[in-house]
Parts: sequence; structure tokens; C-alpha cells
Amino acid sequence: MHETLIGVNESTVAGIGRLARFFGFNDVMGRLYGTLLLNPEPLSLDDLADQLQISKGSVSMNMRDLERWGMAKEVWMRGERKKYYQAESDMWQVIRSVINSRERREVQMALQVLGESITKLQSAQAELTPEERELAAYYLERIADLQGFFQFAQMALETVLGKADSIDFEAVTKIEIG
Amino acid sequence: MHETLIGVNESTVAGIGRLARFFGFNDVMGRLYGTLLLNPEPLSLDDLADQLQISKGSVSMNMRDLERWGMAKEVWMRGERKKYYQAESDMWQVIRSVINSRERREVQMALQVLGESITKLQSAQAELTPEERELAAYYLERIADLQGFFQFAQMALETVLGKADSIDFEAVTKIEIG
DNA sequence: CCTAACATTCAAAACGTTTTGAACGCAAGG
DNA sequence: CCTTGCGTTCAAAACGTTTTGAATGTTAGG
Repeated sequence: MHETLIGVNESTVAGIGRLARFFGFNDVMGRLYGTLLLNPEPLSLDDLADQLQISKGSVSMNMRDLERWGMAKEVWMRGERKKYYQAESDMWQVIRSVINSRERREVQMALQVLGESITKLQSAQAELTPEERELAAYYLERIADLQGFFQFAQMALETVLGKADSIDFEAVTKIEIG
Repeated sequence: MHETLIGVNESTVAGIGRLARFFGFNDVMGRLYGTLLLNPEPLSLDDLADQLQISKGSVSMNMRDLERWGMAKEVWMRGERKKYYQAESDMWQVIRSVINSRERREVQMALQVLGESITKLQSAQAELTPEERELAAYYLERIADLQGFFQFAQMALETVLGKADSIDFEAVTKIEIG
């Protein structure tokens, strides 16, 4: 195959691997996804192990993860007993599914802990010495800040999850800032 | 000190540690930040090592990182030879500085690689066999998708970086979707 | 049912990251 | 200058994650 195609393939796959790592996945996942993305035809586990020079076991486990993240789908090839995979190539779909199963949960948990802390601090008020009460007030201030931040994050995520089939890019630049 | 204050402190510090890990930092950084955030007074390296029960060496290195990320500042205490630190408590400032030095760079690099790939593919056109040309077209399609996605991300980041002193939360829900 | 062709699992090895503490460097006060 | 009190560095150890391949499941065809 032509040098250029090989080169572009390699750098794209490597780049996606790097991004995967950056986003908290492992880079084999990224490279598998990239490899699938740049293949018009679905690939089998063996194809993938071959192309990336990694063990079949690793391919198997990482493909399961990719499926769970909604980044790849199994594809049935008639007359074939092998499993074939295809990348989910709609980037918006990918990011929505990742946000949905990860970022969202994390923000949710953070908010819950913060909420509980606020409640605890408020109901303990009566039992506190004046000094402690001052510290409690300080905690409340700081925790409320965090809460505000995560509430914003939550709204932003829900917005992306709920609507964007393809967001109007220009709209984002028009967000009004208070 | 009162049970409640201790408990809230612990769970908040642990929670911030967890978030730090989630966002690709190590959790000691997060716990250091959390500890500083919940202390009205600046803390010295020894105070921090003490409170978190970790070695002074680790505190020293992680505090340097926190400073580089713009998440903590050194504070001079008159008459003291020790270094004292304070958390940057404006969450918007923190997130802006992190985006600025990390997310932004990463998106920038991804876009550059993608752009280069497109150029390479286009200039190689002439040298390609018909089959290769078809694959090249396929690559271009996929790469253009990625490019679109990262261009959007870039705009979103620049928006946050450029404007938000404190974003009007409601505005985000009003983004119009195409 | 048996076999062949696959996929999956999992314990051990390779590899990577974080933590520690002792050694070192540096500056301020005597 | 010397000492003391601090911060920083870095090599080694602890710890965590990823990869591998052999063993084990699973399924379809004969």
C-alpha cells in the first residue's frame, strides 16, 4: 500500500491512542478504536491482534470495554464464525455515551457528597462551640463553591446528552456570560 | 474538634482526591488541594505532610505541581522561614488554568495532526492507484469528522477561557441545537 | 456427541507510577 | 564562616496496571 496511506493511518491511530490515554482510558483501547475507524470493513479479533501486534487476549478484553463504552459494535458476517467489529463513527454518539456512563456519574457522586456535607454541617450547628461554628461557616462557603461548579458541569453535560445530535457550533460562542 | 467537622473534612478531601484522579492528576495532589481549601490559614509543607500522613518529599513535589497548575499559591508569613501555601479557591480560575495548560494543548495537537494528515492525503492523490484513492477518500471522511469534533471542542474551551469569570448557568441551557 | 475453530479468562510477568527517606543544597542567624 | 532549619532531589522500594499465553469455555458443523 502507498506510503502516505500507511503513514496517515499510523499517526491517526497513534494520535487516538494518545487521546484515549488522556481521557483516562488505556491506549490500546484507543488504538483499537482508531484501527477500526479507518477500516471500511469490519475486523476480527485476529485481524486486530495482527495489525496492532498485541495478544489476542488483550484484544478480546479491550474490545469488550470498547463495546461497553458504546465505541464499537459487533457485526455479524454471514457464513463467518468469527466476531467482527466496527467502530461507532459518529463522534457525537461516542462522546455522549462516554459522558453518560462516566463523567455524569462522577459529577453526580461529587454533588451527592457535597450535599450531604452541607446537611451534616447545618444540623450539627447546635452542638458546636463558637470557634467550631466559625470553621463550619468557612467549610460551608467553600463547599457551596464546589457545589456551584458541579451544578454547572451537570447542566452542561445534560445539555450535551439531551440535545446535541450535532450541535450548532456557532451557538456556543454566543453563550452569554453574566 | 467536633466529629462532624472532622468527618466533613475527611470526605471532602477524599472526594477531591478522587476527582483529581478522575481528571488525570494523582490523588495526593487532590488531597493536598482539598486540605488547603478547607483551611482558613495557609499551611506549611510540614503541616501538610502531617495532616495527610505522607512524606515531606512527596508533599514538596506535589505542591510544586499544584503551583504549576495554578491551583495553589505560595504565601509569605512574616517572621517565618517556612513556605506556606494557600489553595486558589476560585473554581473558575482553577478550571481555566487547567484547561489552559492541558486540555487546550491536547486539542491543539490533535487538530494539527489531523490537518497534516488531510494535506498529505490530498497531495498524494496523483500517485495513488484507484483502489488506494478510494481508501484515501474514506480516510478523509473519517478524519474530517474528527476534525469537526475537535474544532468544536476548541471553540468551547476558548469560550470558557476567554470569557467566563462566572458563567451565567442558565445561558448554557439555552444553547441552540441545529 | 465430537471436533474444530474460535473467544474468554486469569495468573504470572512486564512494565509504569508513586512514595519514601536519606543525602544534599541553600539561606539566615549567630 | 559555622550551624541550624528548612526545602529539594533522587534512587530504591512499594504499589498499581497492562500484557501475555496457556488453560478453559463455547458454539456450530459434521
